[in-house]
Amino acid sequence: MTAKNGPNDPVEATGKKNVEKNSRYRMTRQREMILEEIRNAKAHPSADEVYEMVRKRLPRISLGTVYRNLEILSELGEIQKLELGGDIKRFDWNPKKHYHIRCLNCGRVDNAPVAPLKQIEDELYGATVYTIFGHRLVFEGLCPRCTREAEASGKDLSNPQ
Amino acid sequence: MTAKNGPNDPVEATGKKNVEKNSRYRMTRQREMILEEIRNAKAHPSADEVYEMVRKRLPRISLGTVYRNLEILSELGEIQKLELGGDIKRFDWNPKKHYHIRCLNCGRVDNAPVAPLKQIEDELYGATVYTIFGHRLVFEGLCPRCTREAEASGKDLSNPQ
DNA sequence: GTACATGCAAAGTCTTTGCCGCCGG
DNA sequence: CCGGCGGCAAAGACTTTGCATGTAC
Repeated sequence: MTAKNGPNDPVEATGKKNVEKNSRYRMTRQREMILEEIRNAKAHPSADEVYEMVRKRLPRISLGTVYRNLEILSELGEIQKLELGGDIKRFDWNPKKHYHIRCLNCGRVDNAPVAPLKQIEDELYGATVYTIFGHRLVFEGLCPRCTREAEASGKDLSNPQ
Repeated sequence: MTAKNGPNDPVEATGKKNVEKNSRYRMTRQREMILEEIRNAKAHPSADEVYEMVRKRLPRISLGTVYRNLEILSELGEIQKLELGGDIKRFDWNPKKHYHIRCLNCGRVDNAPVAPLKQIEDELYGATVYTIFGHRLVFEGLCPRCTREAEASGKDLSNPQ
């Protein structure tokens, strides 16, 4: 067992629709449905949630196909793969960089309406030996539902320090 | 399969050594060695890396014990559990909040010498339905070693968009 | 002495992959 | 036509857990 962490997929965000036109990829029914369902989703679904959504329209689709297509669609820049901590990856119909907020209790993810930190990476110039590509800002807290539950149960899930 | 994301452990950073004194936990030899190895580590080791380090001194320790103790030690506020994306958790001898930088190629993690964003969470007041506990800022790039390799191989791992 | 802890192995969760027949362009 | 695709199931990577025994206090 060695530390393993494949590179995140460098995403080429062309902004164009139908990137597939210029690629070696085909637009299959499965791929199309997956993309459609993600774009219709209000939330940031996990692979399994996408699977469940698409399954209602294509009952015979397999989870493997969903994973493969989510990977491909994020390579194509049609969607964005999110690795925000927690155990699962989530997917965002919006391939543009933006910040997120994650519920520490249920894992729900929403967008964080915070302006991009444009200068923040400058602070690292000369202060790090890394080549910087970007940054990710994730807020952590409780979603409204879990906030209500926490209040009801009297449990304190707050995070001192 | 349901979206599952246990809460991050609210870390009580007392700064005191020997928090164990006041807790129900015992200081076993395994626990002690694990803590010691993490504190001596220059990097931010994964559970498996901690296992390998400790194994040199306690050859019969099991990986399960390492996982259990890393969990407990971070509950105690002696160390910090990091979930920075990628597939694995890493551990930081420093339980205080600070920012990190992660190599997209090999998964290595180092501290990011960037001043804490004190006001950033204020931007979310009234703009989100979440109860905010904190935030995490992770820079992404290539560590020096992987930078060198990328340059040597001519591969472009940069991240457009 | 009594909980809590360990070692070991099995199980769990999420994700990836090999194989082979199928189908989009 | 043919090379990418999908379905299926098995394998993989990382982490957690059940159980019987051991040990810190």
